[in-house]
Amino acid sequence: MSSRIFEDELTASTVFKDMNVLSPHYVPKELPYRKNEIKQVTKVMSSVLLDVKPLNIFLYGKTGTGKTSVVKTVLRELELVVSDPLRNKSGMLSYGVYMNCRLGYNSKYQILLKILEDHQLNTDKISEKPLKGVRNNTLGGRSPTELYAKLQKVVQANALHLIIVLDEIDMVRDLNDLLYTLTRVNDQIEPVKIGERNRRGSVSIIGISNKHSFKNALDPRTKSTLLGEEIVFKPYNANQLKTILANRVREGFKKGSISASNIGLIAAFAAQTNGDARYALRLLQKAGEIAQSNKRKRVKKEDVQTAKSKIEEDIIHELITTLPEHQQIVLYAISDLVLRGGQYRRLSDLPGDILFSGEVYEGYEKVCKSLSRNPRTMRWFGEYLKELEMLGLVTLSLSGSGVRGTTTLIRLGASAEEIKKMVSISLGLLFSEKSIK
DNA sequence: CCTCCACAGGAAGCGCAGGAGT
DNA sequence: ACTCCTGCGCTTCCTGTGGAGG
Repeated sequence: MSSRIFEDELTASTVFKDMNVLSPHYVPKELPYRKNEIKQVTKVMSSVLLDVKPLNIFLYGKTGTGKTSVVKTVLRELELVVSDPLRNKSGMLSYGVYMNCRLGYNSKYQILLKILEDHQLNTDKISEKPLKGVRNNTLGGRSPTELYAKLQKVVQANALHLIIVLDEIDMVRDLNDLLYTLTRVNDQIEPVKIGERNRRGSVSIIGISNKHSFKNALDPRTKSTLLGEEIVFKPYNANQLKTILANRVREGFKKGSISASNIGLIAAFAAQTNGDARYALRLLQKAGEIAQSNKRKRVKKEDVQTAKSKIEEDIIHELITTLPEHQQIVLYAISDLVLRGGQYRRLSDLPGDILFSGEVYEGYEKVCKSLSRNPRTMRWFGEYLKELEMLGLVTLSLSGSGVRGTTTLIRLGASAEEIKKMVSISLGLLFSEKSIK
């Protein structure tokens, strides 16, 4: 092997120009079809320039509808304005901290720490000096009360307008506590004299969630102190997705490597799955990769189709391997029973792939036994089934007439062979087929 | 019609782990 | 380092539901 493997790799790209553009974290300069949302957020945030605390904002919408990108765009713009002495004549100071609560920032403590640490790294963009009260000592091993006091001090001493973006806010465990704490900072901040004027800092929250229901979990006391703007993001339709994709193709693909009709096909596929732009981009990238691995310069229609099934497989695979063990066992039992057509079919006119919860539970118990695990009770088994349904791995329906009592009928959401194979690998099944009777 | 069956699913409680307060 | 607190995963117990079968 020569030492040119890296060079070879770089020149090997037949379709891509810039892969970064296709990453889900990339925020393009222009966000098509989100002008209104950007405007709404900007309007609220602009009060920073008048030295007034912005209202809290909550953004809802399914995944891949542009919530995070909109917030990042506005914050980026705000930062530009604030750091430019010509546009920010009175020298207001604001700073946005972004964090995704699912990635480790899921408790009050972690979030406070992140806010302060983020700050420590940053300096006052106007005077190029560190912010007051930041660099006194390190933050490790502090109690939450200390962190809180420090946060309050930093915000107050610099008359700072702090904007905290909590993405996937529903993942925070002690959310009530956190929100209460953060909003309370505002009541305790005293004005400070900067220049010839009295100024007062503030803390605002931008919450992002894909569950509209998460608000119900808040206790009414925090809810009332929180009230602010609420913006709902609608899914993109196929046409809008097409434009979004076309923009990315222009930046990320080599010229002429994918046709408009294939972009349209990807958009149509993505529109079927909730209008998720992230999914659309993933499809686009995968289709490009397939074309590239076949050493072709153009993406073909079949590439898009194989990309789609590959991604669906990937999604199911990831879903299954991250499932708790007992849910995997339940899935195994279901797929196994489907393949052998049920244990004791009590109804002849039902399709063979429909199972009763009773027989599945028995199958589940057997698999547990052969894996030497303690089976969960039936009560909990029912909850497992519901979770599997949420993930789209099974579909459930209640039995109607023809069946004794009220039972759940279970059907697999994908091919039984495939699911059984994936679960077996994931569980590391060592027992032989015969050992389960 | 009554009873039994085959479950669903609510309520309460239990043990554990990890985080917070001291 | 220590206890206390809280959330979570789970079990136990129980009531409800609606067709099957005598």
